[in-house]
Amino acid sequence: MGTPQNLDDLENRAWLAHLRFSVSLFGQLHRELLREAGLSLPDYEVMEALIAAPKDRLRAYELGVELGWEKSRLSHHLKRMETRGMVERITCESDGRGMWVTPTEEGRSAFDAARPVHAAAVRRLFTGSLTHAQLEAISELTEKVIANMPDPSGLCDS
Amino acid sequence: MGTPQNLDDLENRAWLAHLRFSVSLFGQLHRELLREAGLSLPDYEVMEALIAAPKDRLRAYELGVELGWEKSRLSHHLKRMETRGMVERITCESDGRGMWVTPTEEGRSAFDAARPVHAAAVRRLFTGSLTHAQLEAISELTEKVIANMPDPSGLCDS
DNA sequence: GAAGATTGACCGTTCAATCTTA
DNA sequence: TAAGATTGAACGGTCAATCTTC
Repeated sequence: MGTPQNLDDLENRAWLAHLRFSVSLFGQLHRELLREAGLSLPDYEVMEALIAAPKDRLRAYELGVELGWEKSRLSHHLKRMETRGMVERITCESDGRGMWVTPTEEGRSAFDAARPVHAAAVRRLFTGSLTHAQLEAISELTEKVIANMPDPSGLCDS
Repeated sequence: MGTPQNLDDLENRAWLAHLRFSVSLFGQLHRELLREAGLSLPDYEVMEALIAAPKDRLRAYELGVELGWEKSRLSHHLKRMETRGMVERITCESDGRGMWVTPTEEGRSAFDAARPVHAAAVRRLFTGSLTHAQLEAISELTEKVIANMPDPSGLCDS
């Protein structure tokens, strides 16, 4: 496993592959979504979480936990999305501190347009290159790594 | 492989695992490097490429190709790093348009401090969770995906 | 015209401080 | 005091336009 100071060749190979892959994947996906549907990648993640929720709405802090985002990041982002007419923030009656977040009709339309673009891009840039068995293998390994990560600090669920 | 419109469960699982993993990994690594050595993750990548180069220097466009960065991103970042005394930009004699980039003594010290932090974090957050065989497997699969990616546009090598 | 590089405007993200309500 | 959320400053990154030199 190399010295404490340096990664060995195999560790470095895995790290570099992950780095290069992620930069390309997220970058291209972001650009395509923006060009084809007017949603950025962060916008898409927000809309996806909202649409998947029981009544198409979530408390802001629930959304933060769901996405693994910091409070301030979420707040800034929701403000921008509200300005662009993609989501609404509604004061919560049962908890005076809270906010409900829900998509507008315009936001829903943008998400409907973005969904096939997203699926096609993920498939073209990632999953389409691997067989069923290989997809299962890479999912298992990645999930194993995630399970061993220490809990991050500074996030909504900490 | 699901419909053209939607990712199937297995594709979605692989995509989500990659997304969650990357966000955690890059986020934590960035914070640790900054806290322990005063270098951001992008700073670290720049220094690593420079130190690995023949005479500890690269032409700006070579650095861009190496990192897969856009020209403007590179230019902005080098300006910030120069302001903080981490690198120097030196006019190129043989090509009046060109710039050499090289680390300062202070930059080299910061990188020396950052290197063990980087190695420890990558190992703790990623490679340390996998066996030798698993690391090889995930590297191979990731490299396969990268090889199948269409060439990105807007980068330094395009 | 193309290559190497820079700039300014704008969006995205983090950090620390703050505000309000529970 | 803690939880939910917001704010402003500063840094990071993208896009389109620009400038100089080849």
